[in-house]
Amino acid sequence: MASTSSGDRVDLPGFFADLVRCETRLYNALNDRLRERHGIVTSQFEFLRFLRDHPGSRVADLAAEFAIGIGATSKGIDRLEKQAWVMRQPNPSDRRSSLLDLTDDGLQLVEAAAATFTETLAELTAGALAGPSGPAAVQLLSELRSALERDQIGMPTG
Amino acid sequence: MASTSSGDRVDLPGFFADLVRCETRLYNALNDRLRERHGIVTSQFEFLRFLRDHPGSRVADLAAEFAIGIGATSKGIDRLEKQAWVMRQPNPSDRRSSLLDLTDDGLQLVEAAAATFTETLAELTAGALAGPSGPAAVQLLSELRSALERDQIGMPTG
DNA sequence: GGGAACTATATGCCGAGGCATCTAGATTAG
DNA sequence: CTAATCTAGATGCCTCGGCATATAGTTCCC
Repeated sequence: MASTSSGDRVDLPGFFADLVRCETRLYNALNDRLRERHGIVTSQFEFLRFLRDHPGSRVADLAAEFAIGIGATSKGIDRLEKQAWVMRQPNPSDRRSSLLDLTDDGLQLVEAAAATFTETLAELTAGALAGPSGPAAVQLLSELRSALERDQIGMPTG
Repeated sequence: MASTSSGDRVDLPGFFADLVRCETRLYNALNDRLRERHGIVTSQFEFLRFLRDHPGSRVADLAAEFAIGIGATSKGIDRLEKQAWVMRQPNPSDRRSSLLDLTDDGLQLVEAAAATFTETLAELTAGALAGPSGPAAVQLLSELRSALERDQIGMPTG
């Protein structure tokens, strides 16, 4: 079913379809595993991991990273805060915003979930990325991402 | 910001992050363009295109293709039918299901939208996929997709 | 051929994100 | 300094998808 690129002209719609289908299935499978083992879903894991790696971020920083709306991000943080995995701290240099940090529980959770995440991903993509063209493909996706971010492509309004 | 794979060991979490970020931003950007020019969003375009290429499909066929729930698919078709772009026809060999087909309006719409879609995608991914490793990366994503589909990874319940 | 078990999908409820709006706080012009 | 403007993010409304359930039709088995 997946598109097969023949020759050296790239079939863009086929590429996009493959991209979206891979993303959907991996996301679904990771959701199942993370929910079952840690009671969170992948989007929450990504929030938590970002805050582990970027402590003191603001809501807007998360929204920019994930290219989702500010409102959605604010609500997502509400939910993590309600579970006591994240804390909003007053921002001394701008009282409109808060600085976000993991609690100790949040840190423990993200470390455990990260193990599940990486392990599951390895299972699921084992064959496909192991081949010789794996690293090149990974590199290319990284460049595409950088280009989209540089040009501010696909940022939502809210 | 995007992960950079160094050496030949692949950074799987980084790869996944890049994959999801590319998908999100491309999807958002395509949504904007398709909505503005044709009054549909990308998910609707994908439904319509699938039905153009696979006339007489059933709801379950769409759900399997897109790895989304049957319920969501049924509701998505409801909306397309309400716009008179798709018709449910009785399935002579199984009266529980319907066969889905584009109307003439639906066919016209999908052809016009396909032009916008491909053109926009070309703009957005121009640089990144044009390089020498482009085709290999496209090929690899296609293989990953095939593997996920073969193993039925990430199929939702409903 | 008449249940029992299975299947396709339609539907209802719920959680989550987009977008518009609101408010408090920050910045700028004069 | 103070009014006008701008910005961060919290909130409400709406749509959409997941999941559970309901219903109608099909298949199996005797």
